[in-house]
Parts: sequence; structure tokens; C-alpha cells
Amino acid sequence: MSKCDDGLMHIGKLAKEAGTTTRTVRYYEEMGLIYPECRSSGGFRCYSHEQLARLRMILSLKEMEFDLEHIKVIIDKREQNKTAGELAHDILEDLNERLREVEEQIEHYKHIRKTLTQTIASICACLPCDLRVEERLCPACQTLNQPTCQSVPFFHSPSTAETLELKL
Amino acid sequence: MSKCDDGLMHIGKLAKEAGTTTRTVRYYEEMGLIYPECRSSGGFRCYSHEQLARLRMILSLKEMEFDLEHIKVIIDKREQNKTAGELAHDILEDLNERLREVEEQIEHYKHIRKTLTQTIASICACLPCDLRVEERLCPACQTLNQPTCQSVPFFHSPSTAETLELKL
DNA sequence: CTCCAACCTTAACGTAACGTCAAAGTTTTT
DNA sequence: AAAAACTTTGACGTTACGTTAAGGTTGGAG
Repeated sequence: MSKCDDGLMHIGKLAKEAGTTTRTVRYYEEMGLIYPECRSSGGFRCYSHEQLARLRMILSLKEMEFDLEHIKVIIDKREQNKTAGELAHDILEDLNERLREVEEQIEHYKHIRKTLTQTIASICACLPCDLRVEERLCPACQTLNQPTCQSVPFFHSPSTAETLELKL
Repeated sequence: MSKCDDGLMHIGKLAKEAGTTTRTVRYYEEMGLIYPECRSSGGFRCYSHEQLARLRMILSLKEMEFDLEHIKVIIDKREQNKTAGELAHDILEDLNERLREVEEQIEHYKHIRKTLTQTIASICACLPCDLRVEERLCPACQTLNQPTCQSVPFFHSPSTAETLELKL
């Protein structure tokens, strides 16, 4: 019989139950987020159900993309034995802040999407162009009366930029 | 008079014109994305307008959050002297792929937002709870007939998880 | 009891794109 | 000619692990 028997599990089992890897669990230990209940005589980490619940908490917060430093702070708030109401109030601040950040991310990627679609549209206008890339002015763009080659900064030749006035 | 005079600029000027830092320019050089036209007698990097245009291309692609490895590939396509039309066709693939990725990101963050708002709503129900965090069942949740404490995995005590059946 | 597969241990390098010193040389300005 | 401003290379730090590597531990079969 191992020392790790009465309701305890080793790290592989813990990780599998929580849906993560042993490396992750060890890393979280390094970061001070979770510790085994004890070690076996041979040095194996042994975890209880409470540790599993704690790991699941951490992973839940990670799904919301809190960074580990922040998760540590949030988890530690539970230890400051307040009432559930106070704790709820406290944690709601973190969640609302994170919500704002996530909404910023959505706007950020919507902005990138806009840039991309505009760029794609511009470059589509260059599809029928037969000129070599080095050429300065693309007749397709001239025909369409829109200087695509110059409006899309990474298209056509950089020599288009020579027309820019730069003071040294 | 420096050697770097006829339309050439040092790295600081280049970076400022492009709206980035010298460290970034040097890093891009390490990555094989951009090289100075020459070096001064003392070893300073000297850049021409073409380099500036190239740097701006790189930064434009970076704004769309292509990784540097991919940017290298895209920029190199310009060197394979095709016609503008062929180049456009080629680059449009990259842009469209990136567009799909960005749309995935938007969906990803929308998913996180949903999780967050649901969690926030659940925890709000715990605000009037006077119990200590260690308690297993929160009367607020019972009153509301919704077991918030257990549905929000990182809230209340992990002891709530002891009710889970786990086989070792 | 012995053996082996399957598990575990610590250690340490790799990742992406730079930021941030540090120590020393160069260019430019005064 | 000195000082200010700029540049050089070098190297460590960042985040959250993945991935070997070399070597112990466990648990069950024979």
C-alpha cells in the first residue's frame, strides 16, 4: 500500500481529472497557486479533492484569460475569510474589469478586420495589372483612378515611397 | 561631414520616421527582415528611403498581427519579380487567411464575454449572503433556488466539490 | 521476491517580440 | 576639445507552459 491511498491521487490523475497537464500543475506550484497535500515516501506529489477543486477554479479563471498573477490575487481573496457577500462584491470588481478588457479586445480585432477587408479590396484592384512589381505606377490603378499601389503600403515597390518628402 | 549624409539616416531617425523603436529595427535585422544600406566608418547603421519604405511595410503587416516569420514570407514574395497581378493574387491568400483568423479571434472573445457575463450574473446573486466562505451552502442561493456557489467553480469553498464522486 | 511498464522527480532549454539595462565607442554640438 | 546625444554589441527578463533528458518510484504480474 502506498502512502498515497486514502482519497489522494498523484499528479497525473489530478491533471487528467482537471483536463490539463502535469507540467501545468507543476508550473502552478512554482507560481504559488497550488500545492500538494503531501508527498509520498518516494517524493511523489499527492493531492486531495480540495486541491482538485482549487485547480479547477484556477482553470476556470484561466479560461476567462486572467493572467496567473491575477488569478493568484483572486484565489487568495477567498482565504481572507470574509462573508460570501463581501467576497462576491470583491470578485465582481475583477470580473467587471476583465469584461471591459475583453470588450476592448473585441473592438481591437474588429478594427483589424476592417483594415484587412479594406486592404483586400484595394489589392483586388491590382489583380489585372501586368506590370512588374518594380514599376512605380500601375495602370490598373490609374484606370481605376485610385492609387492602390501607393495606398497599400506593403504592396508594389518601395520605390513608390521615394516620392515622399523626407527631411534628413 | 559624416559618411552618412547623402539621403541616408541613422537608426534613430529611421525608427522615429516609421514610428517604432531602434530596438525593434535591430530585432528585425536579426530576423532577416531589413538591413541597413551600409555602415558608417564608425559602424553606425545607415538607411535609405527604400529601407524606410520597407520598414513601413513590415509595420503595416504587423498592425494586422501577422507574426514576423509570416511577414518575412510575404515580403519576400515581392522579391520574386512577378507582375503586380500575380503578386496581388498571391498576397490575397495570406490576407484572406488572416481575415479568417481574426474573425475567429472575435468569436473567441465573444465567447469569453458570454462566460464572464454569466458568471457575473451568478455571483451577483451571492451579494446578500452573510455566510462565511467556508460554508457549504449559501442560503441566498437556496432562496433563489439556484445553486450559485456550486455553479461558479471558483466561488465559495472548494469543499463544495467534496460532494463530487471521484474514483481513485 | 524480482522484474517491467508506467508513472514520477528535478533540471533546463525553447518559445515571440521586443524592453531594458550596461559598458563602451561615435557623432554632433557647443 | 569637451560635452551631449547618439550608437554599438551583449545579455537578461518577460508569459505559460512544451519538450526533452537522465534517473528514481510504484504497482501489478509472474
